[in-house]
Amino acid sequence: MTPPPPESKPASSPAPAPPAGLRERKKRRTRDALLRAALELFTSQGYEQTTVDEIVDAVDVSQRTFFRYFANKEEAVFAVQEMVERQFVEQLRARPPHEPPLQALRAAVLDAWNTIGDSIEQVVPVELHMRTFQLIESTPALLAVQMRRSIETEEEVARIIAAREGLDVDADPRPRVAVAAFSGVMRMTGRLWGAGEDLSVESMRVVTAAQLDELVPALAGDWRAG
Amino acid sequence: MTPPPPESKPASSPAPAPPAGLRERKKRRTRDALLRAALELFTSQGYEQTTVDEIVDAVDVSQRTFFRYFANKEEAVFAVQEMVERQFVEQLRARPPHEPPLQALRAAVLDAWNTIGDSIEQVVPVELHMRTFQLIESTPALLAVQMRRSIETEEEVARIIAAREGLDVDADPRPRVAVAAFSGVMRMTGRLWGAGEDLSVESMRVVTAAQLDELVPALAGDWRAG
DNA sequence: AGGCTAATGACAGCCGCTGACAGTTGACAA
DNA sequence: TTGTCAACTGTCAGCGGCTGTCATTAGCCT
Repeated sequence: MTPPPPESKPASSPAPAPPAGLRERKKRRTRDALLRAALELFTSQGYEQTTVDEIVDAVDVSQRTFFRYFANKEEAVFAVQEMVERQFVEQLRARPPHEPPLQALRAAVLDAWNTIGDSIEQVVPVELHMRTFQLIESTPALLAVQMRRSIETEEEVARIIAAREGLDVDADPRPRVAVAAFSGVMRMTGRLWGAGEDLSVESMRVVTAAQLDELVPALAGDWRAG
Repeated sequence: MTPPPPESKPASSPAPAPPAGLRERKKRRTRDALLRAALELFTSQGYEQTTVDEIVDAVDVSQRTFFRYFANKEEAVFAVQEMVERQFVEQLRARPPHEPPLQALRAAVLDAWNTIGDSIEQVVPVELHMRTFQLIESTPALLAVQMRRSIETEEEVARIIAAREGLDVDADPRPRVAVAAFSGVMRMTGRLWGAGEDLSVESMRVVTAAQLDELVPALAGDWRAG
């Protein structure tokens, strides 16, 4: 639907390789500095309370430069998030094709959470990313964007699932429905985790697994029968 | 989590009763006029392409007045949407308590779509509301807000379901999980409907019913076994 | 009629964001 | 090395969403 312009992102690997030229390296440094400064300010004093001017002052570039790296204030918040999502999609594509849909989805998320740590650290401290995640959950404007992003991923995931099963997404409703239900639980899980105490990655994995285990039972006709 | 301030909304009935004094009636008229003008402009020339100044010029009030009735530009878009959501929640509360959770949810949505027509018409033409729905689905910024609103409703609905079953939402994960899965499918359904041709209310009901019927089958372990 | 108060208008100003233009600095070839 | 080109950046001006403030208007009540 809305693919990013080809030159704006590497679009290949979750952790972009270190670029060759001096110019490219300089760009990366500026971008990373802006990113870190932004996330640090956002998480410490709030998203809306932080002006773009504060961010650029911390990095000592012009406001215009900020908007050349990030289309808007929000985009800075979700730069890392996007890496994680791509990681998930890749993991899903790598699942053995004989797995049932739900099992593949579940395994892909949990695997993704296992391996992203390293990729993230190359850009910002993982702990900062976790605080950012919490910031998103507690800031309505950011939560809204998060939701929209997640439904954009949904369509892509639905197509992957359909392909695995040899189905047409437009002919058979099950791929989209399954992914929609799965995504609903994922979003709810993020909310629960963000509201909780333990902000570790392991905690995230535990909560995720626990909620997913309840998906099928929760849809059973009569809960009291079980 | 974030209840609106008591005086900002009637918060009682989906279709607020006609107020007594001349002052109140005048306020209602101004608000409705702003609402209609806004939706009309939004749906005809796009949300971002419409400035608040254009809206207030059409109604001949000051810009400041617009922002006294609506906290921001978005809120005008979702004023009617909110009526519909409240209607759904009320329908759900009215379901017989012996119904299984999913069945109650399904019946509540379909009933809501049956009865809202009249309530809406008191404020704006139903056809305009339907176009607005489509506008939301095709405008990223609005879709984002829509998503956030829907997860705010989710928690309330989960508590209703839990109460029906005599459960504690924090102790038993199934209410939240079931509602999350259900909501995921609902959102996806709205997206499908908005992308389709038939913008009628009946079409909405048909699509909704069809997608919900697929929820349980879609989560079955092996689709090929069926 | 006249005082009280809610609703409105007018104005100034902040902040996010964009277009245009000019200056600077790496890249690359002669 | 040097000159040219293209990319990156800073500066400035300006729009649109949104808010605070204060004076003005207009329904309400005695």
